[in-house]
Amino acid sequence: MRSVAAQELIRKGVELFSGKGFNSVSIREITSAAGVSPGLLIHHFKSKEAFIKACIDEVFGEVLSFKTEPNPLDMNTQLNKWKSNPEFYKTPLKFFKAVMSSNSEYSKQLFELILDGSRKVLEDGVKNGLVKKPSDLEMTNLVLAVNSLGNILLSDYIRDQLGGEFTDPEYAQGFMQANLEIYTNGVYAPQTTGEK
Amino acid sequence: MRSVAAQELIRKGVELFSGKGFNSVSIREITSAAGVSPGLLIHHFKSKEAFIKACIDEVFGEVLSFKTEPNPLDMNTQLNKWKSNPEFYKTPLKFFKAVMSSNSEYSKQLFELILDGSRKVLEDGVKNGLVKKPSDLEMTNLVLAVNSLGNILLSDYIRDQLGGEFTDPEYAQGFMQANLEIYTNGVYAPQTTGEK
DNA sequence: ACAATTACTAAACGGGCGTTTAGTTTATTA
DNA sequence: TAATAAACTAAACGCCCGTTTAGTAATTGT
Repeated sequence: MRSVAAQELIRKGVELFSGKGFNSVSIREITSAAGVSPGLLIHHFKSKEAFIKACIDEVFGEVLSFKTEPNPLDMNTQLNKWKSNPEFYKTPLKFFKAVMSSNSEYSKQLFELILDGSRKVLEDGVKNGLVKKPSDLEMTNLVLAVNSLGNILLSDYIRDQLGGEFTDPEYAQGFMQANLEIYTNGVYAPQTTGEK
Repeated sequence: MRSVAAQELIRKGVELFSGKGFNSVSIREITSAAGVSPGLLIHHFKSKEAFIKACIDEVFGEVLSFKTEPNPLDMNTQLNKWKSNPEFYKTPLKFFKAVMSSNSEYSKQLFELILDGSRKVLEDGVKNGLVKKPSDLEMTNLVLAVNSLGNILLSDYIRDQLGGEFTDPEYAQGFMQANLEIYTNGVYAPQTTGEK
């Protein structure tokens, strides 16, 4: 059973890590935000690294939906979810970004999880006839997963371009639309000439 | 005119920054790799931050081609370039990643540059008839640029999946092919039903 | 050639870091 | 309620960081 202070530490840790990444947030920063001493964090979690792991466990236990979230084929579903509760996705999304940028063992596991979730959606899509059967499903899955993860990792740049958070449907709609258009029609015009 | 030692410092700096990012490489690490004292780096470049800027200037002066490089529509051109000299692109590509992950003023400028380059290619493509006219060119450009940048930022994960560097055509071919297929045909099957 | 500038080093400074230690307060349990 | 354990703090430790200082070697200009 985790003490109240320990829970608060994790809460603050996730919040601060989400903003600046793991390396740029010190133990002292977290503990003073939580109103406790640095030693207490070590007392509860042994080390900073173990504390980070505890934060990751906490978040990905809470929002398990993340495993399928970033799939581009889910974009409309995603949009509706954001519409219903845009606040909810902000911090986890940034925390996710922090994890994927950290090059830890966790980020690799997380990437595998995303590939699995993405693959499932893709396979279902093919069965349902909503998705064209790709000539190489695994590679196509990889490309799609990487593309949608890219959206998250580059969300700061996207926000600058859109003029507002891309988790906010008001600003994201055009972006989503363009994405959908590409995934529906492609970008290359039908070839009238051969390879050369 | 830059001294030999100063040039070597930049060379080593770019190399080390490319591997671990700006924050994780210390001045002492760079100077001892170059066989000089820490003070010398400060003497030549005033501060670490200014040194980082000098490294960025150096790289993006050298490989100016980067401005258009990451566009997905250029993938075949890219593939051919890598074929002819795969080594050349490895360090700059990783350095580029380091810059884009650094959230500095430079990374924003760089993103704008990429958007500009990407837009040009896209517009030319539309004129040439190689690319479908998108309903919102600016948004489509943003999506395409983000997708291809995602490939770079996530290159470590992609490499794990491919079993080898994705700058190496032997391993990258399947990935490129899947990308091409998506951009040519889309992933969604032609709709036989309406919106609902 | 000699003066002035530049290249460079060794050592130390101050500060922040993660962590340890030693001790105190608070809660649990028997 | 006394004994034991858990929660918690204040202070300090050792380390690495970017940077400064003070001085020496090498280069340049006249």
